[in-house]
Amino acid sequence: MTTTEGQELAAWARMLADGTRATVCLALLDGRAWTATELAALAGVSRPTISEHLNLLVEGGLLSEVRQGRHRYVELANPETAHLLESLSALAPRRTEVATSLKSASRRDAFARARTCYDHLAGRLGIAVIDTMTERGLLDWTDGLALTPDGTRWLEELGIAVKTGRGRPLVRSCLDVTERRPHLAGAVGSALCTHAIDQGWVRRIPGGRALKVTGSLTALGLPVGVVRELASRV
Amino acid sequence: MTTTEGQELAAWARMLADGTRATVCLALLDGRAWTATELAALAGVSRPTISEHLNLLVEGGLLSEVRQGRHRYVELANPETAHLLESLSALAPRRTEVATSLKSASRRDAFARARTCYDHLAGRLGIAVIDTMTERGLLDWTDGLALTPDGTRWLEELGIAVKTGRGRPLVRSCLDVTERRPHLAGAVGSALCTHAIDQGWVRRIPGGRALKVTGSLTALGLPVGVVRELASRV
DNA sequence: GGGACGCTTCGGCCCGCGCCGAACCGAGGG
DNA sequence: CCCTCGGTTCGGCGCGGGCCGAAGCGTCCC
Repeated sequence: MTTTEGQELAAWARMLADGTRATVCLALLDGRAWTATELAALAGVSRPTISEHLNLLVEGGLLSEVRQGRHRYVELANPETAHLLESLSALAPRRTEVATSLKSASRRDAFARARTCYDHLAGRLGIAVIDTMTERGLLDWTDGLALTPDGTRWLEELGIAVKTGRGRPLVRSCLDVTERRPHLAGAVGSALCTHAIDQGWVRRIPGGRALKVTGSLTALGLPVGVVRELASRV
Repeated sequence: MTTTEGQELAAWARMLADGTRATVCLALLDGRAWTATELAALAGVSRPTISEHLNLLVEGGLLSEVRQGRHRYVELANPETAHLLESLSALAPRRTEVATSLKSASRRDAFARARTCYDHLAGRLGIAVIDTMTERGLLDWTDGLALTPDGTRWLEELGIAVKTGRGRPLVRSCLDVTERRPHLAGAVGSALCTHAIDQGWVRRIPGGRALKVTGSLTALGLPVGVVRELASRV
């Protein structure tokens, strides 16, 4: 019966069908774990309310949680979910943004320039990374996306340890929402992003997923001109 | 403000957050246009009810409609929506199907064997098509998926006219839900499917998206053994 | 023109659920 | 041990929305 399948899909969609829960999920797209109170403040609801929403999302398998002392940390359950959310937020009717303030314009600019997409790099920065790696023969597109032996060596030289999870692909292409071109995801994409943040090559801009690019990002081997453009002030 | 973005996502999800509407959308994944009354019967609700649901879905941009005389035909608005729905239905919590009847088991088998995915071929049949075309040099994966000159010639020889729409890619890979591997979508995938049905190489099995494969499918150039397996009775 | 038919509009019912404040619980910290 | 603080449970409120039957409207066909 096709109707039960419909009920399942509806049950899943219902998790996102509330403004508060959708806001929470989008915030979690930054790939970090948030506490309940942080999310309550972000979404503008009381703590009891957010608590029940989180129960629902965890129960439904969208989020996973870690309890530490008196804190409850939640994050997206898995990369597949993150990927789907990213696609959804791209397709959801992006109303024509008129009457935009200067502040929101510069925020959007920073977002398009460099940001995280769940746990990897995106925006023009993400595109620059995947293009440079392809040109240098570190990635191979012949039969789907693959990391070449040169690519493995390159990661070792940079001292980047790649955590390969159960069944997670080493490299994966992920459609960039602003660039409409694929950027690098998967275990390598995640490791690169973590490394870049740890080394201070990029810094998170508080309040969103946007990143600030610093000049030392050239350590990744990106063309100097590109890094300069990405790091320039608005 | 990230909250408005959340509201938009929620508004979108709300369209699918009802069992009746979700059932309708999944039925429409067969790529055909349905009338309001057909959908009312399928979903098990009254005609007034389905009418309002369709208004909502059309208004929301998920469905498009064509009025013909006293009939109202609706179909999925575009291939992107179909693709997203396919991904969603794959990720939505597929409860472990225990205690399954013989009838539902054979239905699932037919579904996995050969079916439509929106407007193209899927299941083991879809995989056989994309594999065969790749082996014969009709498709090229070097830089994303592309149709080779040989591929164009092959389509002409078969007498298959490909309708290239505004901005629709000629070929596109689409992840197969049962096979977990990409099959062929895009304008060519659509044309192939239409042609195969028109020629009677495959037939729709009423009540779902599953297809019945006939021996004459060898006209597509698939290995005889594969066609025999796909066409064999259960 | 008249009847059949596909669809829509209207009114009304009722359930689900998102929200909050108040109270409660348990982990830390001095 | 008591206070603070993050989180949860409970009771209750109000609204949104999914459903139907009855009635209405336009199209098609005889």
